[in-house]
Amino acid sequence: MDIGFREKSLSVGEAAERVGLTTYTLRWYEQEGLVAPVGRDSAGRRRYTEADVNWLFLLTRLRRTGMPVRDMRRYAELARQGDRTLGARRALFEAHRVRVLARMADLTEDLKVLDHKIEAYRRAEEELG
Amino acid sequence: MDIGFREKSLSVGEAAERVGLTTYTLRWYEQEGLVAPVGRDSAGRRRYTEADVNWLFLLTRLRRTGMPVRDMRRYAELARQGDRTLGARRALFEAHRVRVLARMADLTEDLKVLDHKIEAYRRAEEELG
DNA sequence: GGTTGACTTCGAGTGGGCTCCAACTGGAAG
DNA sequence: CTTCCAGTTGGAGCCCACTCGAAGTCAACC
Repeated sequence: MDIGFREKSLSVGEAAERVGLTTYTLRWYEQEGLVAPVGRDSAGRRRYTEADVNWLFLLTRLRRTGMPVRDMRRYAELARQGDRTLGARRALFEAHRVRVLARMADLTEDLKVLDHKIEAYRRAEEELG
Repeated sequence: MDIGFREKSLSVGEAAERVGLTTYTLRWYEQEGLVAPVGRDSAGRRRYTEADVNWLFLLTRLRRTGMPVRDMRRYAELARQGDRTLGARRALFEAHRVRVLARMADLTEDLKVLDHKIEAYRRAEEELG
């Protein structure tokens, strides 16, 4: 798993910085199977390749859309099984896409409530001088 | 605090049903100060008025937009202090509104990533027969 | 060659938001 | 009158997603 000095790769700290997670979280994600075991240098320190960083980036987007870690793990497991799981992975994303759209619809509705409230407060403030 | 039998009011179970929370959560919200102490009947059981239910409904919208319980409590405290906090409450909502808009923008971006992924999987599946 | 600082592992701790249990009470139906 | 059910309380427990502490290793710099 030693990936050699000529590959341009990042330490855990650099990778964390790059994807906007902490080093704690990066190690935890690996431990939880959200990330395949990362390559190490001769001293046993993690070296993140560009592919690793891209994968992490994708995870942050999934996470931000509210996908539970459990599902991200499932997705990672599928990805590790290669091309034969392409359909399953697409299905997983399509299902998630529907949930994200539903959440956006909810937010749109909730925003209306918020706006009505703000307007009501504005009117009330006006009335009380 | 006994609100009398002629008011049309709901038990904790009915109120929970109505607003889509559990009875546990309703009592917990009250305990946490998200809801002012609810009226009781002669047997000490909570009776939720329409105003209580409306308030709870608003809380569920705030919650669904990701407002932390801490902020909802702050809002509830302001509301209990009457008209002189109207401005503060409006400010709180306006600040929250900005966060909701930001979240929606994030979701829109993340949805693009998701769609690109789905498209990439579709193409890959096609290529592999 | 000593200090610094980023890394390593393992396991424990935290914060948020509920969720549930045990023991009890009181009103209503049969 | 008994059984049932929905309530009551206080406190414990749970799940999630990190977050951190302790103890140790190693490479780089002065």
